[in-house]
Amino acid sequence: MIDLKYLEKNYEEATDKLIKKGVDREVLDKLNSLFITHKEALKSYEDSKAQQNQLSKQFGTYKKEGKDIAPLKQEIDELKIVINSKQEKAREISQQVEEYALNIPNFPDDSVPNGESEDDNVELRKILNPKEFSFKPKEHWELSEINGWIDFGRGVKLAKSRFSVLRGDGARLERALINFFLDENRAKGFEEVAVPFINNRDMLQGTGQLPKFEDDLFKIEDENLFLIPTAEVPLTNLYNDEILRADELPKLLTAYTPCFRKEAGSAGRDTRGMIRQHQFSKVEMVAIANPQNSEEIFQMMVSNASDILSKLGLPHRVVELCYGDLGFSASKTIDLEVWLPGQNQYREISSISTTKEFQARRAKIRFKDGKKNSLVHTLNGSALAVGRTIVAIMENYQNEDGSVDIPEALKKYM
RNA sequence: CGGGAGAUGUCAGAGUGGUCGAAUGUGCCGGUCUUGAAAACCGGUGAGGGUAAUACCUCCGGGGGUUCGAAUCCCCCUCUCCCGGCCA
Repeated sequence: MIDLKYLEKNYEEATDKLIKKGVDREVLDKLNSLFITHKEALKSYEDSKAQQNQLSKQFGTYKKEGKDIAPLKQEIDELKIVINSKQEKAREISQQVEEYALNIPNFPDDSVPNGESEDDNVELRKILNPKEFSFKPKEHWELSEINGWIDFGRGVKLAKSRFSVLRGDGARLERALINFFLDENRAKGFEEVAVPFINNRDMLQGTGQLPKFEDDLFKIEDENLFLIPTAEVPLTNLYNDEILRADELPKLLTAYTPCFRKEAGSAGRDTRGMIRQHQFSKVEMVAIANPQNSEEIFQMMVSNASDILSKLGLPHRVVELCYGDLGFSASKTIDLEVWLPGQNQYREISSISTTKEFQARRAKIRFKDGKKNSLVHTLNGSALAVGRTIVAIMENYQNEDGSVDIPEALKKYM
């Protein structure tokens, strides 16, 4: 959630940023005026309430002293009518404030480049050169028809479209990658965590998937539970509503989980192959950080993911997202895009974001900052998306006969 | 899923209608003492809002109710523990 006091005090600056991120000015006007109205309504309610508390105390004293309490009671009774209506009004406005506020995206960082879409993202650097093939490289789904690693048809039979089955060396490769990624992350200081793949509504709200993106989530019927769309949710919310000591920061966490996404709105995109599935494996990094050094940690997370790709010998590029392409919770995001020779293009394989205080405010994650309690910064990033890494390995390590070599770094894992 | 008990500050644990945001112990921070440490003693120490700082408001699992007044009484929900059933 954005800081509403900041919005109020720096209204022009704040709205400029959010409008560039696609928020309507009217919505912000409305939110800001609701916020101010709420403060006034609350103050008015609290003043009356203070008066009532005072009179109630008197009531006790009067009774003890045997004085006549009838007039006092009448006074309180009348006051209570006023209080009740004031309270209801304040509560009503407060709910509206919340409703609006929870649907406002994060402020982009000042360093984020301008631009409206994916096309305006800025390439920072390329790492490793794409290999020259002496034949026309195939796409991964063509290769899987030859080597049998991915069974798309039976995935659809078991569940529905956008589900698939890994078999034989394909399944072993997935397992090897998960272990490789977790080991790499652990070597960088991340604690390995195994988490529930189902989280409740409060947690999804804490990281920003709810209330706005409920349509993108698989919900458990008759329960207040959802399949997680990313391990960012359980890992970040591990510290939901907690106050950490400054000396335990940063918390560096990593977990393997399957991720479940409805992919509502992406009909027709990447329908063929394993690029966009309802269920996919991912190893995630999360950092709960002191704002003082969260930028450093952000860069560390980017290099970690990039290093892993390099160790696998996968050519990739580092791209900074522009205003328009930033996700809801992100203040700044860097994507890693891996080269897919079959598709002849770079495709996203990792996305590293800092949300600054945005998630911390929603999830109430604080730390003892000297005398006072301050919000932490939360960061998350994939290291890496497993399904897409399998695709990348298949396409980059393919031979003319459709067989696929295993990268050197993975040999000890399979 | 059935039967019973419970949910209070870091933790443990008092508090059953009024001055209780809450005894006591413990933990933590600071001080005295000490060459240093321990022990002992003294002081401080929950969260959110509000304010220049105070006042002030809210919070004793969550929601609603009774009452002038609720941690305390009533209702609903959630969760935890014990017993039984089912089960990896």
